[in-house]
Amino acid sequence: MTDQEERVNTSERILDSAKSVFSHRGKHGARMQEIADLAGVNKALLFYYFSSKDKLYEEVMRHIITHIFEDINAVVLSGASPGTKIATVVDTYISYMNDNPHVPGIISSEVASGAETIKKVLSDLKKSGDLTLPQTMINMLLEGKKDDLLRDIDPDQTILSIIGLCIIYFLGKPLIRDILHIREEEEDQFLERRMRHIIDLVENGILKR
Amino acid sequence: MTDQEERVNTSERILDSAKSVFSHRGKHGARMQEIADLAGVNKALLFYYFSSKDKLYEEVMRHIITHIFEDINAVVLSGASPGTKIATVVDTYISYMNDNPHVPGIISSEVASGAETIKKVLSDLKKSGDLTLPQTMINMLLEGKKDDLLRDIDPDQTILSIIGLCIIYFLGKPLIRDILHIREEEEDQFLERRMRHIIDLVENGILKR
DNA sequence: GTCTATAATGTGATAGAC
DNA sequence: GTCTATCACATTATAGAC
Repeated sequence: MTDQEERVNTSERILDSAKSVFSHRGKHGARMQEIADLAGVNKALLFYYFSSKDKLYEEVMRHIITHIFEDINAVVLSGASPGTKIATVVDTYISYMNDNPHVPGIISSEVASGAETIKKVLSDLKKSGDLTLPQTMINMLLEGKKDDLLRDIDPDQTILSIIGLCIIYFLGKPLIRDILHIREEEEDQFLERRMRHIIDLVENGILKR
Repeated sequence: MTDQEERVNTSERILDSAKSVFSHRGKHGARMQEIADLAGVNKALLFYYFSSKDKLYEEVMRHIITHIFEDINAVVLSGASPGTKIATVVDTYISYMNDNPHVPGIISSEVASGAETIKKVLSDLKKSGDLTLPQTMINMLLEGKKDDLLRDIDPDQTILSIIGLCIIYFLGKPLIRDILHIREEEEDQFLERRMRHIIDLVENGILKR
């Protein structure tokens, strides 16, 4: 109870638990009781800190998006070449998803049901002035084209493709494991192959040779 | 009430409505009342025909999967060349999703939450002997490699890539429209561009030149 | 800040008339 | 087969003690 190392911020423990539960059960399937249990606190505390289930969900979303944007933007705004940047974006994106296994699920179930919360979060971020990831990525790709390093492809399509190629593995993970008979211990190896394949595909399809 | 053209099979009307509601709200967010309203029938009838919400959901899943498998398998098992087949698979897949806008949502929210129902449906299909889409696709790609028409790429990766490249548009539709400012009337045009981009990417990254 | 107890509501499911 | 009425329960949310 008094041990600061264990106790940390109660609201943060709740937030972490919420990420996990929302991702496994979806927004509607998630139960406040389960989140409370996982955080080791009383259910009433969730309402004390976050007012409502909707607000808690929104806060979880805000955390996730802000974090991803920061990670990817650091790469996009670096001084590397377009080819290197693209490969590093793929690597960063996949590593992030792998380290935060709850993220793909929560994002996709959110997006599948209209993405209203994400839209709200994005609009809030825009108002606050930071972090316009889509635009920085588009700019990067446009510059690469101008410098004749990339094939003449619509940046929008390239971004969509990179996200699609990366996210499908995490999205489909349970099914993929089932269908392709991937064992627990082979998973890292499969992911490594997936990453190389994506980079290869992008280099053959997007970059000039 | 007696008009056969309007009335059709009640259970089918329920199933159609269920597809739509499950896709918009997810399995847990969906309400039996909303499904009944959309189908224009009394809520109790859903239980009369389908016993429970879980069973109804499973039946919806079974319909969707069987349908997709049939469509894609027809292409894969045709006599065309691997290159043509791949392009046609992309075309078929995208057209199907476009004609059945509820499908991407329901599939992805299902998969995001563990895909248990899909696994069950697949296992049932397997038992009944038909339709093993993943295997027929893998076979097609292995043959293409043997005949030296495709680059030396793991078929599993190719399949994942095709699905990822196609599904990301539908999955992210609400967000994409928002971020890229695509108007209602420009949507078909954007989808057309998306399809050409995917086929181009696949031809440059998978086929031998 | 954290807890117990309980209110308020929504929702899956069933019984039974027609 | 289809409807009305209702049960039984789960769940979000709040009141109030400590």
